[in-house]
Order: sequence, then C-alpha cells, then structure tokens
Amino acid sequence: MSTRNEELAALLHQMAVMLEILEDNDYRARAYARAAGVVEKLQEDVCAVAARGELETLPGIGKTLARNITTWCKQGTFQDFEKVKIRFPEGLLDLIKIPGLGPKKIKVLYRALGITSLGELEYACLENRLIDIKGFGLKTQEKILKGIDHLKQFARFRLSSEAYALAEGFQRILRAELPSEVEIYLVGGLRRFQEIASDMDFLVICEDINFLKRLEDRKIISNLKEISRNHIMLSFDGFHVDLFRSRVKNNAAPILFYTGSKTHVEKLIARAEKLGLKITNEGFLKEESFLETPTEESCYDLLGLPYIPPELRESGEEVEFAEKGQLPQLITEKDIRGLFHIHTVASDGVMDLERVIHEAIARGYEYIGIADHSQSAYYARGLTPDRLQAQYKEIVEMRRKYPQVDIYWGIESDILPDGSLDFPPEILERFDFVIGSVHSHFNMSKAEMTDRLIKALENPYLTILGHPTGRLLLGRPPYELSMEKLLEKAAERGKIIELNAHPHRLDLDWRWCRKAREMKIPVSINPDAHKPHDFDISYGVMTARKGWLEPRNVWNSLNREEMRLVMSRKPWRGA
DNA sequence: GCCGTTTTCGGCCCGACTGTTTTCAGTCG
Repeated sequence: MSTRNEELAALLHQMAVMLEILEDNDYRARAYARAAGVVEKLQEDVCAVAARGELETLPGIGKTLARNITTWCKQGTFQDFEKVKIRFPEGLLDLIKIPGLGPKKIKVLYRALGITSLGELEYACLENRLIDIKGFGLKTQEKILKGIDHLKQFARFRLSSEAYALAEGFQRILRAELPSEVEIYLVGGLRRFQEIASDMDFLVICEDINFLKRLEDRKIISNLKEISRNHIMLSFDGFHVDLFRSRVKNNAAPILFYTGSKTHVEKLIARAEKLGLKITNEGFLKEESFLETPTEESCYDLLGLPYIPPELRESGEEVEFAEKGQLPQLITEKDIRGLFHIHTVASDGVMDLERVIHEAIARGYEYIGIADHSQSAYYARGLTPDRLQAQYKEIVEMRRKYPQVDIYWGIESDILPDGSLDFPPEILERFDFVIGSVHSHFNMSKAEMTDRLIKALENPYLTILGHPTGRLLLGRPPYELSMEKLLEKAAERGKIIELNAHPHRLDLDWRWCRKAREMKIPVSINPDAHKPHDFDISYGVMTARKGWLEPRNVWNSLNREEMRLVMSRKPWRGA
C-alpha cells in the first residue's frame, strides 16, 4: 500500500465528515467513509487499479466514486470534493477533536448557533448558549469547555515523531541556505527524546545570522525575535523554535550545554568545580582559558566520565551511574530480532498475512507474532472462533511456504471489564502467545481497573500485557491504575509487559521501563502494526533506551533459537 | 453513494455508555 492510498483515504475521510455535517443524507457520507477504508486497506496502488478501469470491482466503490478517484489520480482532487470544501467553514473540522463532539452535534452547533471555529464555540459556551439547544445541556457544555482547554494546552505540543520530521525539514532548509562550513545541531529535549515536544532547540555555529531575516521575508519562518545576542526565537510551521548561536568552531561544549537537561548539566558543573574546571555555554575553562572540546565525548572525558547518551540525560542520577561505571548498555534497533503484535486484514490491519511476512523478511526479522483483535472488538472486526480456525490454517500454510522466518500465532485479546480474557481456556490454549489489552470501559476507578488488570495477569494464558496504560499521547490520558501493583503481579507470574512502539502510544512510559528493568520483567517492544509503515519501531526503541533498557531486558531481542525455546516452554503459564 | 435484488428503490455494521431525556440519540472503541 502506497502513501498515495493513505493520502486519498484521508481526503475521502475528510469528505465524509464534511458531508455528514453539511448534508442530511448520512448515507452519502458513510459511502465516502467506507470507500476511505477500502482505499486504505488496498494492497496495491489505487491509481494503478484506476488506470486499469477496475475500481468498480472494489466493494463500496460504484460509478461516482470510481469517477472521482480516477480524477483524483490525474488532478490531485475532484469536483465533488472542491464543491463541498467551498461550502464548508475551515475551522469547523477542528471541532471534531473535542471528545464528545461528533458530526451530529457539530452540525447542530453550526446550524443553530452559526459556530464555525473553536474560538466561537468556546465563547458560546462561556455565554451559556449551548444549554438551551435540544440534545445539549450543562454537562455537555462543561465537557466541551474542558475539551477546548485541553486542546489549547496541548496545541503547542507535537508528538516526537512529528517534531522530528519538522526538525529534519528545518535543518534541510538551513543547510540549503547556509554555507557548508556552518554547523547545525539539534539540541534540547527533542534530542533527549522526550515523547512529546513543546518546541525544538537548535545550535548554530556561525558568525552571521542574517539568513534568518531572508527566511522570514520568504515566509518560511515567522515570529522572529532576538532574545539576546545568542538566542533567537522563531516559528517554523507553527512550531516554536529556539535557536542558539555560538561562534567557536569544532566546539561541542555548547551542544552538551544546550542539550541539557538542566539538572544533568548542573550535576556536570558541580563535578567540574571539584576538578577545578568551569563549564559555560561557550566551553570548558581551566584558569580562565578554554580547553579543547571538539566532541561531546571529550567533554565527558575532561570530567573523568564515560559518554552519556542524550536520552539518559535527565534526573542527574545518570551522572552518578556514570561515575561508578554502571551506565546501561542500551538496546539498539539492531538488537531487535523479531516483532510481536501485528494485525492483518483478518481484523483491522491493511496487510494480508503474506504481506506481513514479506515485510518482516525484508526487514531482516527472524520471527514474527501475528495478533489480530478478538471477538469483542467488533469495531475492529475481531476474530470469532470460526474465523480463528481459518486464520490458523493460513498460518500453517505460510509456515510451510516461508521457513526462513518463524511465524507465531497469537491474538490481541480484549480484557473484559471483569478482567477475564475474550476466549475460553480451550481456545486460548491453542495460541503460541496471547496479548491482553483493554479496549473498552476505560472509565473505571483506579481500584477497579487495577483489579481488572491483575486478574488478567493471573490468567495463565496471558503472555503480554498490551499497551498497559492505554494512553494516547496528546489524545487520551492513561486510565487510572496502580502500575506498581501491576508490575509486581507481572513479575510474580512471569508475564511480559508491552512497550507499544506506536508514536501515538509509546506505552509503557519510559519512566516505568526503568522500574520494569529493576524488577526483571521482560519488556517486549511491539509495533502494534496495522500497516507496513508501522513496522518502524524506532520510537519504541528510543523510549526503551530512555528507560535504560538493555538487550537482556527486552523480550524480542531473543534470537530465533532462544525464542523457540521460550515458546516451547511458555513460562508465563506457570508450573 | 452503494448494493442487491422482490430491476427501480429501500436499506445500509455492533454494544455500552453518557447525558439527555422521560424513551433515546450521539459518541466511541
């Protein structure tokens, strides 16, 4: 599936939302939504199908959609879309981000109150204008206000994946603009791999900063502000940028200084003092003269410390570990030998089983674990027992066809509100592994949710606890639970905890990874893959690194033979 | 807008929860 399919799917989806709000025929909207899903799941390039004139053979795509898609392939848009877009107030789409507001309610707000943006909606709420509308009330109004507040609070934040993409784009532009000898470095929290970012920091080593004015004139950047001689603020693509400047070439001290964290640097400064050294944002000084610090390694070397990777530079504790020579040997992507938690078209993935296998082989993995949704996850076409049987047959066939990779058969089983898994033991027993995940009933009390998950961990068939906190970064807060109690139970029962590598989740949080490591609970870095791109687990690995994890702490760093052995013994089932 | 026929139009994915109602519509996973 190409990105072109994703692009078209996004456009069709937007069309569906706009139609649902503007028009009264929901089914026209639904047809576009359905088509979006079909295009997204399509295994080949949609425009190749269009070129063959075979679009109408796809389910949910008739004459009109076939014509529109064909036009889109040639022109990047189609007339029906443009017509609707002209009639649709731009700011209205933002409203869908507010929890509890769907197309129906937005339609009412638009028609009854003429609301077309978040700002207008907030104002209407503050004037109590929502409570009189049919279907709305005080609670809804308060919930909306809370949602707007939440959005505003997080509006300046980006997922790390998005922030890195922006940082790369910004660096590319600077490189094109600047003479080749100018050095540009990403520093700050983003370099230390925080899971969400409110800004990005760069260090530029150069004399002349007039290039920034030129970029502002060309509207590539905006809000240019000189805070001090060596600190400039600006906006790039709506994202806040702090640009620090240094003039000394081949000097890594400012890189270290601006990468932080503040606590980390303070610890280094304190250590330097004891050694008769001084650290500033300009360099390392001994008796008022600068020392050579061409690399960060040389900086740490002057302090008698081994190199500390940026992602570890947080609380300052890492400096003490470095002093004792006890820094972790951090996991790398190369250490990951196989992937679990992969969805296929059998539930809500877009890849068929064979496509998944090709992807895994192409990426050099030694084993994979298929885990589609279970029967309760109706919205995700969760597998029923009879469909499981069909999948098993397919797995057996693929094992024969692709002996170069080990294929494990698993399930992502819903953890039901009472803590039970979604299939009886006689079915669960047949899987090589079982991931248990919460997908519904999030609003339980802390005690209830903890009990629910503990009961799931007590189930002998559960192998991995999936996305343990359920958080969606910048989207949904984690559910209330006692992570300490969960980890204790996991340790007691030999269970594995997932580190969901999806950039929206990164769950287990890196702060808990360290705890899991201390408790010797294996962490599995899982892609939760629904499409080929999701096989990229780099953000999961970075989270693991930030959580001090070493290869020995990570379950899927086991090699093929080691994994075979574990799978044959299934220690999580107990004695 | 699509589909499957009862060929020319009516029906179109589940279930729990919430907040609104006073029996249900909208949202969410």
